[in-house]
Amino acid sequence: MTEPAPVETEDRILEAAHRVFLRRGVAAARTQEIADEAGVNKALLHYYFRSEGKLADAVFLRAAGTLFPQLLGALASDLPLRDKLQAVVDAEMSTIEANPFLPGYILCELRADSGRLTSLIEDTMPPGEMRAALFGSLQTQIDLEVEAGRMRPVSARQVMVTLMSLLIFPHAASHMLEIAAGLDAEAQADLAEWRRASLVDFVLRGFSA
Amino acid sequence: MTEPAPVETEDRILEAAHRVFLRRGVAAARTQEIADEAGVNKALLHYYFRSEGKLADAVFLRAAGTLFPQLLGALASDLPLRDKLQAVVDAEMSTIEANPFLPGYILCELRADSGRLTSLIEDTMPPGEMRAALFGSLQTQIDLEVEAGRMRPVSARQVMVTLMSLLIFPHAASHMLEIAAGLDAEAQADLAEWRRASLVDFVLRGFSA
DNA sequence: CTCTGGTTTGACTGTGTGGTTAACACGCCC
DNA sequence: GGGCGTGTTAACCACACAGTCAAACCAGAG
Repeated sequence: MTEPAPVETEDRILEAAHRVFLRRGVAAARTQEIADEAGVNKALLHYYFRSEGKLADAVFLRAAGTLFPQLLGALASDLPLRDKLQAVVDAEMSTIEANPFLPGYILCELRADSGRLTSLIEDTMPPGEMRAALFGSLQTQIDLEVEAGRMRPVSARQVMVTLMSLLIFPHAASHMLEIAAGLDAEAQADLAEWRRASLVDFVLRGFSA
Repeated sequence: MTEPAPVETEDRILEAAHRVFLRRGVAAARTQEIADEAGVNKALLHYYFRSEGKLADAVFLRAAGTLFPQLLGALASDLPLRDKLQAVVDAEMSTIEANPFLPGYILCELRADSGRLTSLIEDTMPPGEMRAALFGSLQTQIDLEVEAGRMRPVSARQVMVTLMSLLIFPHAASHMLEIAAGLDAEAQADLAEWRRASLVDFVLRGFSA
């Protein structure tokens, strides 16, 4: 009835799995590598999590559970339009900074998925109605700007997709951009800094009337 | 010394592999599935391509070989700034339309890659100097606008990254967007249409002085 | 000191899968 | 018709890998 390091061990495995899955992708990850990275025997993975799949699910949930809620939280804040969008940018960028591989991981896992992860993720997210309400409130703010003649008519979803594209893609595709556009790490950091400071302005200007 | 259907078969395999790799990802693809999809025996894959890895390389090269050159071609066109960017948009969108999975595939494969694909891709691309020249010429055009007070100072790379983000991400992350923002296929098609018609304007407005 | 129950491990197993091989099919040329 | 080279196949092999199991470990309780 002792617990020398049970929770600790479980967490070590989770974090090791997190790192391995994020850098290799689930399909290419090997349980042995995860065990090595956690400094434990391979059998322990099955002791704590029943199978590799369940472990992958746990990791994915933990990852998605930090990404989406933070984003929706920013969206739920009771702020004027510009500040709200800036909150979204800040939330996303701090998440990325803490976990650079995460967006690319979620993107890639979700890409080839055929519904399994989809239902998983639904559980950790606020219900659909709430998400709809968030978009609705954003839409109201936008519509006010439109009526005031400061913005052209545009859907809240489009604004969010635009924002997400510009926030996530440059990270997820950093390797690709390095090849195609010759962007080295320094140049990418510069762009990231620009995004933090000026992205909201850029987008609002783009949608301005 | 006969060739009943040699080239034809090789192409069938390539195309089958293309489809399977694109929808599953290389790591999760099984040779048997490729063989089935091509309607041939599994051993034939090894007859025409030495190994699964080589086959994956061939597929990747074919895929990347249609994506990047078309893009750089548009960039190389001798057009005024706005039209050149529109040419980039058109090139990218027609590629995507013909092969919706392609950007996501390249993105995800390149993400976990540790240099192997990088060197592969270098071979099918115009040499670095030429790419630099393309960006240089774009930069010149931008600088002219800046001097004329119509644009704020911005690097050609940043403009291209912005454009690529908004072109590729919504497709690559379509599944994710469907979950997070409730974007169904129709809404995504609407956004795609908007991109074709208005993306260049949007970006130029965003970077306007 | 021993019993007990959760924890950890080395050694094992079954199987899915990439790759090989030996035989076969078939057209072509002498 | 009989070699001959290319294309194609079924059967097979080796192995990497997820998953299992019984034994060992270790701490606290009695």
